[in-house]
Amino acid sequence: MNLAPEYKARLDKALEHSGQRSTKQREHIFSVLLEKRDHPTADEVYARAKSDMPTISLATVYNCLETLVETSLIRQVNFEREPTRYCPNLTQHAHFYCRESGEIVDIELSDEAIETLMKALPKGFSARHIDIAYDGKCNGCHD
Amino acid sequence: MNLAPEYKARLDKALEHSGQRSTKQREHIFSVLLEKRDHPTADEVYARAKSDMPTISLATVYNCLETLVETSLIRQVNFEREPTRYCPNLTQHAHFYCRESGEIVDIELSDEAIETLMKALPKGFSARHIDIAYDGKCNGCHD
DNA sequence: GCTATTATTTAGAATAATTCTAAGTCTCAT
DNA sequence: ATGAGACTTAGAATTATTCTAAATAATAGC
Repeated sequence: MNLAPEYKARLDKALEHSGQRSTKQREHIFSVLLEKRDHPTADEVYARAKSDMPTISLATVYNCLETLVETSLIRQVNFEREPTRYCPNLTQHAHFYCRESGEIVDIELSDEAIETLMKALPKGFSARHIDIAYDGKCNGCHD
Repeated sequence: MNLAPEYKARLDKALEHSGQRSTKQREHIFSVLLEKRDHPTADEVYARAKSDMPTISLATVYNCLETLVETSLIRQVNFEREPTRYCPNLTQHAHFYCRESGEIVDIELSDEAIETLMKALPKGFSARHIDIAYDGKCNGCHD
């Protein structure tokens, strides 16, 4: 429930930079995401947030998550039509979805890998972002 | 509206292989996707399908699309939380979403690019599929 | 520190894509 | 032809998310 000072500072700075206020709720949602980095859905974040802040509403969870995404403090992760998940890892990475355990694992990507993908683009195309989602079996789920 | 014989044969074979029947509706939905390869949503497929087959229902469009996906005759394409789109291009490719024009363009990927991504996986992970979505500006949308 | 202004939170209603249900229709093997 | 199972259909149901309007909280200026 406690947001480490470095993260609190990062949050405040990012919010101020975009002309938004730092609130108890935003702080708490950010801390929930940092505490257990397992790519929870909004509902899961809501459940976790409520244990320390029982009066928080689901709409607020959605609002806070949206604000955090807009200010680039967290990322959204989508798999097919499943509920959106949230991720505080801001490094260049892809996501691996294990069909067996349902776990989502961050896969760090080298600059070289991104380079290769950028080079695949036809002339005149410029990409702001590449979303990469693997699916298969993770190390814990093999025979 | 007419399904070229080679595609008709491919459809029939794939359906038979999975113990399903070849129907007018499935054939028609497949032909709609092949005719204009612009990654339509289910609603758009429905609108197009109705002009030649006015009695087809939206539920059937969803059912047929699902069947075609299951039998690997088409692919689903998802961007964030937007409606699912459908794509009859079965080659190894990624999708580029232009924020400006809203267009979705297929990006062919070399074996090398896929290789590089596969090598990024930690030991013990095996991927069945990699979904790659770029977003940015396409060639027609640059200054 | 107070107060006004503006942003944020809240509960519940609304939305939209998709799935489900149950009845009717078609297909195909016998 | 007939019956069993597969498919289609319309409309209801579901579900993640967004919207709405009122209540509350944060900040700037005094």
